[in-house]
Amino acid sequence: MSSGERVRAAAVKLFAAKGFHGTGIRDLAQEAELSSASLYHYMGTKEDLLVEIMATSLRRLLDAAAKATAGAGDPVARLRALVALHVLAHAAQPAETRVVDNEVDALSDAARARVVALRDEYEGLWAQAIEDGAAAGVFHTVYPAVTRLALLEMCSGVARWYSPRGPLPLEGLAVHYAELALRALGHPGEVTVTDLRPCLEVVAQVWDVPV
Amino acid sequence: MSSGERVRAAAVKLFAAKGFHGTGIRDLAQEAELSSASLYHYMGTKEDLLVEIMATSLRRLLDAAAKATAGAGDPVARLRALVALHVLAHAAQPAETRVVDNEVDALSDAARARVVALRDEYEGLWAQAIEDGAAAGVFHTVYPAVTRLALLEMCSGVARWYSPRGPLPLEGLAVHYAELALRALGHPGEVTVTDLRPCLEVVAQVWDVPV
DNA sequence: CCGACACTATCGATCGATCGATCGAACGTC
DNA sequence: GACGTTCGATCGATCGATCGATAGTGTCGG
Repeated sequence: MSSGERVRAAAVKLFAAKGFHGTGIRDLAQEAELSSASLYHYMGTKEDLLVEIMATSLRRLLDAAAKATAGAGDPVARLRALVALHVLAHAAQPAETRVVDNEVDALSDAARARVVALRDEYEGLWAQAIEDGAAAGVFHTVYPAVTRLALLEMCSGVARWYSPRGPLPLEGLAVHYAELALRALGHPGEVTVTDLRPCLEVVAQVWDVPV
Repeated sequence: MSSGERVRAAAVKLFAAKGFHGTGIRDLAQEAELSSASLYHYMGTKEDLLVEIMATSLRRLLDAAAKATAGAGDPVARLRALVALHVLAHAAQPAETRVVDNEVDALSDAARARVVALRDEYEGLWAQAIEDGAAAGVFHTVYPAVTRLALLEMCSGVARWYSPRGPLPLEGLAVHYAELALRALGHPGEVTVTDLRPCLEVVAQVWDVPV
């Protein structure tokens, strides 16, 4: 791993564990095995480093979501894929996703606008799937926007508690959350047999992790 | 409002908005309209102030939950009350609940142990209701513990987005979330007519807010 | 093949600013 | 004059960031 990669990895780890403001330049330097001065050969300001982490992470999630739902016209299959992908990403990369989800307030106005725009674009995929499902009569929810936010928070929460050392493997987690989401959306089908393997492959490829 | 109350209110507001580490003693002093020296007549260290906020907030939620579920043997009614109470507390007191939910990492080991113990006691109420419902055959979930965490995260997320200026009033929000939760738990009843008004009253009384 | 120069990577030392916290003094009220 | 409040001044520590210096690495003209 190059020094530049070590700096990024150190930032993801420490920002997730102690927060942006709780992490000092010297903490970063120690974790990356560099002097605090050398850090600045691989980053701009500390905030630039945070923005880079958030933006690339969100961009990656967005691309993965587009890939996982490509060619799926069925809103149910699309939402299942979105839920599975979101949950897998948060369970497999908890540090990175926690930084993205928790440190938005630490950004300056300009940087926050960039990051929020990416997040809104991503949430738009969820909104479209829910809207299409409601129009097709496969979802039944009085407040689709509220339900979308509720489901997103539910899925993001995975990063706060999931441990790969627990009894539930990643695939079981994704299947369970997909079922929770479809139930909450009032989807009548008792068991949906849509294969989530394409989703797992996208995760394995995009995040370079075994699933 | 006394100076002591102003200090606490300032801390809740700023800790929620900028995080514990992102809030300086001088920020606190300015918000509370005191000098930074005077602050220390009403608090111990900055961390003591955070611990006091978290512990009393959790204690209040715990007491309210006990009161709202008192005398309800039916697990469905109990879970509905727990969901409604949790959502209402997070929607009505977003700053305080955000501090409780997001700043646990900022605590020292000893203080964190105290806070986590309170949180575990509270989550135990949820676990018991879900377990009882599963045993009674009114809930159907393969992984009750995972479902419990998913629902808790879903409900806590309300503090991150709900605005009282939106179209959805507090009561509608609580009813909607209760339905989402019961659906996710595989509760067969289409419409549950349990009255949530006792819950609203507990919220109004415990947090001294109109609902 | 060599010396000169450019470029990248790294560091110790240190900058001014801000951090959390404390001091002694002054204030008002009873 | 005792007590509860408040404050300006200031403490040592740490903050994010920069400086000039020092190696190492490659490139190119002769």
